[in-house]
Amino acid sequence: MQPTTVMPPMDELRKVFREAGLSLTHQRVVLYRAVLEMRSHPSPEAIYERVRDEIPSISLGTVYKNIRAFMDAGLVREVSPHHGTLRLESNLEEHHHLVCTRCKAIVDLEESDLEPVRLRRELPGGFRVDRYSVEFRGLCAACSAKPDLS
Amino acid sequence: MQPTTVMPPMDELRKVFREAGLSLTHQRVVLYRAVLEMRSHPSPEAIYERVRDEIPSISLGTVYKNIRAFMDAGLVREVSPHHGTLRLESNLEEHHHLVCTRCKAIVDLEESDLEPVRLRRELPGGFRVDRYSVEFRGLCAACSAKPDLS
DNA sequence: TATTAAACGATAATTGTTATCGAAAAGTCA
DNA sequence: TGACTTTTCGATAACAATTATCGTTTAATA
Repeated sequence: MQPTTVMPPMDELRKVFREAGLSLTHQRVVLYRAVLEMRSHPSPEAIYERVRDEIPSISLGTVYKNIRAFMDAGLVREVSPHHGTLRLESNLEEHHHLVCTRCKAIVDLEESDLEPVRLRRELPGGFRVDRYSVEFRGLCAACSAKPDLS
Repeated sequence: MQPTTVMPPMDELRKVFREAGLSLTHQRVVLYRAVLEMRSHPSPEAIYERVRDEIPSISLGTVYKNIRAFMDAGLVREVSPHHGTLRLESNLEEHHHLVCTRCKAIVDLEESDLEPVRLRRELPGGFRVDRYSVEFRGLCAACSAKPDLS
């Protein structure tokens, strides 16, 4: 199991930040390295806790601002497209989702719309799967017609 | 395209609620029907807006309380297991997730751990897929060892 | 129909996140 | 390197989503 992300040396970091249009600050370097090292898909709070070991005076606001900057620059991604608010479904059958990352629309795909998903190896030790679903992300017809106003 | 959930008549609803241990109130009936009818995976706010047509005096708190009751009873589900807080990942390769619904841990599966996902039919009109990933939900080893204290 | 238990609406409290602003640090260029 | 401009930082206020509290109303039970 090799690391999926190798820790970049300082001069590489300088380049990454420059290309992302981010000026290079101590806080940013420490934050970025922390996120690369943490394999646990951390929350802002978890990153904050971790980074405080190195920069005790850092503020949670700075963590949020830089996370946002990293996401905007494509250096990191957020795991769930609908983390902001609870979304409910009453379809209790096995099914899959088509998610528009712009307008957050969610459309069901029936289980039979897909060939069954097949694992090539064992799952990591002891994990007990209840169910699985496939999430297709992209832009719905309406959103991909509109220009990107971000 | 047939409805995935058929609107239950009143006596059926009475049974559903009874089996779920939920007493039958007007608000609850209207809320439950609204969620079944809304195919859009609605947020609490969206349900609130919708239900206010029928019960203008309903409070948002009641919506939240009953959503929670429905979820606990297994009548509806929440779409994302990590909606409460932002979770980041720095692995920008295609990959999949193993998610523990108890402790919210997320573990990556490499793309090569799975046979490629294959669609059996066209996606609904005009949706443009950027990427997809498979989410396996269940309990991690640690959580499935512990008793359920809920 | 009286009694008891549960749910309701109003509102306060909490939590996760973004915005504001003066001070400090980084970028730029002579 | 030093002077100047721009960006970021930390502190704090504001905001949004969600949960808790509590007195009143409604449903369950018999």
